[in-house]
Amino acid sequence: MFEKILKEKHLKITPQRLAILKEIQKFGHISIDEIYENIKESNPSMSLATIYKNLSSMQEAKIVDEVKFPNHKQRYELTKNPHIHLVCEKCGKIMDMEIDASVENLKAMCAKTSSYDIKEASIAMIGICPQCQAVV
Amino acid sequence: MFEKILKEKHLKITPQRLAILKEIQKFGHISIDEIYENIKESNPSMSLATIYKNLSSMQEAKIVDEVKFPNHKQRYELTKNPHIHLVCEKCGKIMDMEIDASVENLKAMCAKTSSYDIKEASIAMIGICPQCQAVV
DNA sequence: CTTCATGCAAATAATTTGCAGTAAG
DNA sequence: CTTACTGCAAATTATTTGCATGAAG
Repeated sequence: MFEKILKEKHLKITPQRLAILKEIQKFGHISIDEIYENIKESNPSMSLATIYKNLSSMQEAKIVDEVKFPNHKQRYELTKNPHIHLVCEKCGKIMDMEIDASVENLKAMCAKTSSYDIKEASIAMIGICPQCQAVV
Repeated sequence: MFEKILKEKHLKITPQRLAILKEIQKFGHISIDEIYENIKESNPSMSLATIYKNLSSMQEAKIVDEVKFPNHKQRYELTKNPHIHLVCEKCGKIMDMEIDASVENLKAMCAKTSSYDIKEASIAMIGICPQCQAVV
């Protein structure tokens, strides 16, 4: 329920925000221009500036997150529990994968070796998805 | 020896390329405008367009790599063996850390669970470096 | 010599800002 | 009512391109 989330963060509930969040949810990982193009159909007056402003305020409020890694354009996703991104080099698809103990081990190992106080891990695995492997 | 690397990749050895590579090496992880600003001092005629063009050709040739993760602007580094980035949220410093078996385990686990054919892992640990922890 | 790289200016794309009008609480 | 949000246009910043000249192999 996006209304509830926005209210908790003291952001006003506007049709624009709801539309943006719905779009992000629908695609999982989506770029700014995809949001814009998709929303324009149902909501032709929606302005790009509004999308930019809302993405930054909602990012600040930890409702949405940036997704970026080498060689890919920036996308957005709804904030969720920490997870790994699986990225297909062929079709560009991005999947989420739940984190298990091996990530905690890795964080602990890094913290120990480096003396960094590690808050979070940003992990992407880049490869070929099962569907694209099938296509020869 | 950057000359050797460029030659291997059939890229001409120019003072501009050498300057860019030297700058990246010096800083480890550096943004485009930092490269530009730093080089301008010794080489005032160096143009931004040249930096852009060279970064893409050298990225294509796998001499340099993009470094990006959430909430940080894009940087470049020299291509090296796979490694983890340790990022300090306070001072912005980025350190490299060698990869050990736990990363291989993680990759194997992800591959198995997802059926992706995983080629590489992009991993960043975000936290506070020892120096910034010391500052209260 | 031949090919590729440079630097400049112009073109394009991406993001941010200011502000008047409007909608949400 | 008050505050925050929207949409527009303009401003700023980032990136790309075309082309004439110059340097590298």
